[in-house]
Amino acid sequence: MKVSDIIESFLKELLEENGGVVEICRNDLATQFHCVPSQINYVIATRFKNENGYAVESRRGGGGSVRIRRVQPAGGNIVMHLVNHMGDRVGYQEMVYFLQDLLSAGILSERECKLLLGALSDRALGTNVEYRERVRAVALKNALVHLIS
Amino acid sequence: MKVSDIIESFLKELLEENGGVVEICRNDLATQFHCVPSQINYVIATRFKNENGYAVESRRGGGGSVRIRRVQPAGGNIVMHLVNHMGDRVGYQEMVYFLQDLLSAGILSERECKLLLGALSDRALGTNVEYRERVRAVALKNALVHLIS
DNA sequence: TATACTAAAGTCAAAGAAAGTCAAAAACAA
DNA sequence: TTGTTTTTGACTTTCTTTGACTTTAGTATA
Repeated sequence: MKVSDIIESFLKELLEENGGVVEICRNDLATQFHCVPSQINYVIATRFKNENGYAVESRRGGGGSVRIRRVQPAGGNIVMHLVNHMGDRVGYQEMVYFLQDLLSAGILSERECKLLLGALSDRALGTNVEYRERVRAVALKNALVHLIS
Repeated sequence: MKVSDIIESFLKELLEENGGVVEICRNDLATQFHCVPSQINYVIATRFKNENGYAVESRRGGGGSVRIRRVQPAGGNIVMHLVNHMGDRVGYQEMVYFLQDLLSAGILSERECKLLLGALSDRALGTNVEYRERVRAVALKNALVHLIS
């Protein structure tokens, strides 16, 4: 069994035990599994994606850490379905439709939709269309998974 | 937890208890938290900025002190004050402090903060620092303005 | 009064402590 | 062989801690 797999199942067990949240120190974990720190990033990048229902946050600098959250079963289904069908580029109109769906499903409030519409508008994300739509896709997924995690 | 975070929450608790004003002796506070006096300046500089809704005054010399006030912006519009004073580049941590303050001012809900934190995290906005911080600034302003209009 | 002394607070840059990035090398699978 | 996944490590970025030096204000003294 590969080290990455071992780290993955270790983290998932921890998540299980801790009700879906776990906070780690990247360097300590690397030491524990006799690997380089960046392997932890690899594991997170490949096994704890938004699409799989995980939200990851981190802080650098002294006392920094990485936190992984798993989506809550409640409300998770509809959102995860959307997240998984979103594709990796999302235009503004497409986002509007997604948010309307979430609004009418009672998952987002009107204010919450407004916030996202403002934050991820064309104007906010810059003039490069490709970049903009890719960022919008990643940002939207991340926002939604964060919400239900 | 970092010393800076501890000092931050200590001060914010004091502010809460004292109706929005607190006066401290920098050196005493440093002694109390076993740190160097200039760390107090660091905490104030990073967490009690004017944009965040705080005013800081101080007196040097014998009997000197530092006073921190939670300040109600002219016109009472905290959101517009923030929008107008936010720089055109915003780092992730800076955003965290903004959102914390909007949360405790009752302007944003916890869910709304989570959405924005997810949408505008480093992970979501890509690896180009300049792009990321500019987008974050515009997006935040946009989101907040959308909210109140 | 002018001058020195003392007791604050302020500034700034270096050192330290994390996490992140990226691409090459190695291992593995088809 | 050829393409994909994993492992590694050099380098970068972010945030915090520390300390030497500066500035300011009050107090005591010549």
